Amino acid sequence: MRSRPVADVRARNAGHLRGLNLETVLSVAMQREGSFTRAELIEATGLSAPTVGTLVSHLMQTGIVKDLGTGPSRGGRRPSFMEFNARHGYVAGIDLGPTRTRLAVADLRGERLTDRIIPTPVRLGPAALLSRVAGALRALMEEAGAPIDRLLAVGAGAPGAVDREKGIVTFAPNLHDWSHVPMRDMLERALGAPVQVENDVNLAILGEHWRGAARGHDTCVFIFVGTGIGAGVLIDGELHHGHHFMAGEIAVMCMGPQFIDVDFGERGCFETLAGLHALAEHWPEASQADPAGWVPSLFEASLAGDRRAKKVVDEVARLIAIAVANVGAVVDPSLIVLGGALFAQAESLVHDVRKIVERIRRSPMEIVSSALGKEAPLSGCLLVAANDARQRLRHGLREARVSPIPVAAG
Amino acid sequence: MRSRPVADVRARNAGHLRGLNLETVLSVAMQREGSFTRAELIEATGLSAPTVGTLVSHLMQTGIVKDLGTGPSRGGRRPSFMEFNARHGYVAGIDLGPTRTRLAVADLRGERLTDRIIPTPVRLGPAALLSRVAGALRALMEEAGAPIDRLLAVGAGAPGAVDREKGIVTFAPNLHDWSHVPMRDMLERALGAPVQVENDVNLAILGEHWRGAARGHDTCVFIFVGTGIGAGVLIDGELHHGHHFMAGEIAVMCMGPQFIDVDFGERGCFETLAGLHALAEHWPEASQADPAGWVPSLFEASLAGDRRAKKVVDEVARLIAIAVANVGAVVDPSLIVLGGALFAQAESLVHDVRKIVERIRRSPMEIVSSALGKEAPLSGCLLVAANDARQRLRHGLREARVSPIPVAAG
DNA sequence: AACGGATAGTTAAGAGGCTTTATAAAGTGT
DNA sequence: ACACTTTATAAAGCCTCTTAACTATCCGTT
Repeated sequence: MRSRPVADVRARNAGHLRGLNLETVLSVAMQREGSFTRAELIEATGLSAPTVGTLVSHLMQTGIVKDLGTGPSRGGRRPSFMEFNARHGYVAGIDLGPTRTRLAVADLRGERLTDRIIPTPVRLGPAALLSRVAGALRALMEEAGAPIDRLLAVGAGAPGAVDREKGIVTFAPNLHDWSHVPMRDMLERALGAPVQVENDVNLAILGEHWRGAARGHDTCVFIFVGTGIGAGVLIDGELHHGHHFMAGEIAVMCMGPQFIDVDFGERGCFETLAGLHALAEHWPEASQADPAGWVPSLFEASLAGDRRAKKVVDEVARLIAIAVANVGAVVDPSLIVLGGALFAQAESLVHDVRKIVERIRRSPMEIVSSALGKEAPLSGCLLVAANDARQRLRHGLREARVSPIPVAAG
Repeated sequence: MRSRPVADVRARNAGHLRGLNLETVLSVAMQREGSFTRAELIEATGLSAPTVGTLVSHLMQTGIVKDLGTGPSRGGRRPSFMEFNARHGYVAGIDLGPTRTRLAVADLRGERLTDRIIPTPVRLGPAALLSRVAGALRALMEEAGAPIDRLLAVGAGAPGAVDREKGIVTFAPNLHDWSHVPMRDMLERALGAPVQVENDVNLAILGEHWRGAARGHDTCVFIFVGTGIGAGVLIDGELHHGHHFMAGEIAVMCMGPQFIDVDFGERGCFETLAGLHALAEHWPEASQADPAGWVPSLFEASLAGDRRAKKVVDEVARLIAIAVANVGAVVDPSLIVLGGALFAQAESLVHDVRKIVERIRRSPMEIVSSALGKEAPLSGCLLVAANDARQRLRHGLREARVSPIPVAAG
């Protein structure tokens, strides 16, 4: 089900060498925050001065690197500054949620130019829905002054099982009639740009790792608890998908031997025990609709000493703590991030979970609350898109080196 | 705690190019089972005929590739056959067990020349113990006709927590007085060859993946149940260690909310509930010593209808099934291999576990019994050693393109 | 104000490695 | 015998990299 990427990026001859060194220089250029000089590239890449010179002039011809003119001297000849042209192209993120869909447009570094939240057009079928969303994104790009033909990559998230190789949303219980929807192809046709589809919790951990609570934690896990429950697993800085793209499907975790006999699929798994629906059942004041309405009251009642509320809260904290501890035991991350509607509405819960996990096992991993909240998957979308765009740019440089001086078309 | 390997294997100049192409040719040569010709290398590498010619002559000078003379014609000039010289060096495996230690000597392909089982000298301290084991390995190599100065790499396994970066056995509960033992350094001094230390369950899944039940399953998990309980996790063909080298520490998994309050560390975790000690407590006929004595009788009694035995067996099967299902949910492997003393003594158990897992969750992963049994970690040792040796050879070619024949240090 | 020294970048010359083309060796098949 | 195939080596040419020399500025000191 998974093809091994035997992508041999090794150079074989002088031509490949050139392509790789172009990539190397471009990589360094993209990593730099601001402007830089040839001398700095020489230092960073280890290449010789003349080589860097020709590589840079090549990159400037394509427009990926912008000349900024000379700067102030540092004791000798004035350096010629340049910078990575982050506006050489644009990327977009689409976080498709059950009720709201978040859109954003960013430059090649992933810096947002603009974003927007629109109601998910739930009454439409998948094709029409995605077409509508794509239309909204086109409008947003126009407003941001980002020409659509400069859209180089899109990252899209869906709340369900995703086969990211085929770009298909296999199943999304919270989206009406979504089963085997070829989301990537549909969006690519509507937008004319390559799209990567990914599960929303996976995107959340990518987002938190990039710009949120998990910065610097290359092996970490996001555990999402809301109506649904799921986890995103990052290993050595890369998402772990699993053989059937079902890694992190902790909704179906079994929470104890006592749950095996009693009609398991319905009542015994993690999601049916600790998801918002389960809580609502045990808390009469829960109007099924918006958890922001009743979840805080449940936790306040518990803190105030309400027996019934306390029991519900204690039980859910325990269940989550068991999941956290057990995922931690298997994966051994340096950090676990907790997020989702439940944690968003109940600040004390993270603390409770942390305390119980410590009782279960003197655990070396940190446990923190999501820093980006509902924005996390969208950030992940932009990261995925920016990485994809940059990879395509680099790869393009390598391929298009057939003629000695590939002049920028035009 | 983990250094990212930013190993830039990219060529920068012509010299590096040569090194990489040498590696490429050698890689293909090592993968071939038997003999091959220059023409086949041209086909496999994509390099031109003259280049392959010079690379091959270089490899023959070092002795890594052996000339076999010309073969029969296939309609044209007779090809000149050659083969990878698997005896250019040797590797060894050391599986240090609580009572027995397995040793093996193999060629660079990992094919065993000889092996031996010796009693682990448990009365000695770590240093003396390892010295004794190293002595036994030296003797074994001599018998096999493998000169010790040709030992290029060693893979060693220990039953406990291992910091493989530092080569230290952090803690091994089943080895007397083993805590923070610098096993790698000790063995390297005693053997004069580079040693890789790894946890034994991790080695087991490597072994099963290489030559056992997990062949072809690049993402899979070994779950070991004996006196201790542990798991080895393979992701995309590579071991997953976790941030603190504690991935797969499923001994401490919490098996249900009811176990949190009752003195957890002692009685509520997976190992204390389902390890052999736990079983022995519930089965009076268990003489604490050898599980081969009483475990089969327990399972026979259960099958025969003994209520008490059945209850014990059912409970342990359930607990293991929960662990299997939950590890499966987090990692999403294509296969889970079950092994260890418990499964070795009770063939029906794998079947029982499989049935319960299917009841918990219609799971897409296979569940099978270990094919290599107690030999699995030793196979893993040889794989680790062979890979290390081959990598060193390739790397050596790249670096030491100065002296033609790099003789192993004496 | 002039000069030495430092920094940044370019041009020129040289070396290494790969590829294409040509050549040689050794068969097979008609 | 002759044409053609397969395999391997030799010669010539091309590309890219590097070192060395050179240009372009600027700073600080005398």
